Amino acid sequence: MSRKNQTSELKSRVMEVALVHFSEVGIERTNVSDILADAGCSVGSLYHHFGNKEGIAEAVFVDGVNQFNSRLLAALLPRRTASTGIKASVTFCCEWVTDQSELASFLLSREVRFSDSAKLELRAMDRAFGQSIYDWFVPHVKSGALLELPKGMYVPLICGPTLEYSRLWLSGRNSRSPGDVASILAEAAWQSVKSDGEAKP
Amino acid sequence: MSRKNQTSELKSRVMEVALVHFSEVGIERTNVSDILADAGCSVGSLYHHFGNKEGIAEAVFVDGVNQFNSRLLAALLPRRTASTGIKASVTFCCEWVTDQSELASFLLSREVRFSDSAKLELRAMDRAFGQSIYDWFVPHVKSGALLELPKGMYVPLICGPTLEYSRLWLSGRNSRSPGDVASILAEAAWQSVKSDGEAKP
DNA sequence: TAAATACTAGAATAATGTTCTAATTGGTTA
DNA sequence: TAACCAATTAGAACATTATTCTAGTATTTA
Repeated sequence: MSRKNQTSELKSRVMEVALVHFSEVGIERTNVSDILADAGCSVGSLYHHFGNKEGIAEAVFVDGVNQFNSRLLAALLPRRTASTGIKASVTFCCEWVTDQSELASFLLSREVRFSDSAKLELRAMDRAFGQSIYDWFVPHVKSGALLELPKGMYVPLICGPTLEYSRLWLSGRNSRSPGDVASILAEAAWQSVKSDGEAKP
Repeated sequence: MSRKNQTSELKSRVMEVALVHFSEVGIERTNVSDILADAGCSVGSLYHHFGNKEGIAEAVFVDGVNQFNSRLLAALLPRRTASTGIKASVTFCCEWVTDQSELASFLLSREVRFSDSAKLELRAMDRAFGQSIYDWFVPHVKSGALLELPKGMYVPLICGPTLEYSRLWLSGRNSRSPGDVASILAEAAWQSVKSDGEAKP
């Protein structure tokens, strides 16, 4: 096998193993030595590739966010109406969390403290993602289907309840999975951003 | 000064100092020795009172949740209509986060890994809090003012967007504080749980 | 083939959370 | 008041564990 392949295989093996430990007991309580043993990796290699323990967590996080973002866009962008787009996004989100509960748990835990470089990378990803979302939204706001709101509010309004419900479910405090209640969450999200509701008092 | 007072003063000094460090760099990266120095506390005392570093974090967390819960109930319970109750809760939440951003940041970070005993304590608090909320809700659901939903869904629907927005603001990604957008969040929360909206398709 | 580069290895080190024993203090009881 | 006891304080010693460092090995490139 070529070195490139060998290396990237080692890296993903480490990340995979690390995710299991991180989501189980958190970053602080997982020992580097456990990751090394489970991934069959030497100290030197690990620090060569990831810098330090946080570096592993950052890599796993960035990877997870990238996967989530691209799949969400794939669910949203093809939709032609405001209502179907919003509901498809929320539904996708519920299914993703239910499906990939380990990764979701890690991403939602917000345990990672990012280095400056990781912050920059995430910020850039976030900006690009936000722009795609925004571009999809604009026509629906212009047409009057969606409320006109400050730019930073659509995501919290639409995803907030789902993410909060997911956190509760992941921590074992709700028995019904997000997938099970997706339709309720989707409908509620739609109600909160659709236009032509009752006028404010 | 009596020993009791001296002790409780030391404990709250430690917790205060610890919160500053925790919210700044996270639990893992704050050194016990820094807390000791800033609080003027010896190793022995600290471990006598808190058991270990996580114990400090747990104490700060439980304290914060208690404060938040009781104040939220004080904002909600006196309201007589569904609409004013929901909106008052959301508004309170926004103001609390804006006001106590350090504590809010710590509570929302979900960085703490609780010991079994802390889990029990939190679970009990949560149960009592949830029950009070639930008791307030029941009549409004019965009267048809609020949607009838699974028990665990009201909190995510009502608070989710606010908490999510707060996280974004606390991490510096939105310039307008939750307090500034409270009315939007309050209105959206109301729209998502009020009854007699459009029928589901 | 030679040189450079990327990677691996693991012993040694350093940082830091926690334990332990001894001393002290404040409150309680005889 | 004096003696005693429990709660608390102190900080040196310890243990754990992340990280560094030096040396060596493989792979690519010129």
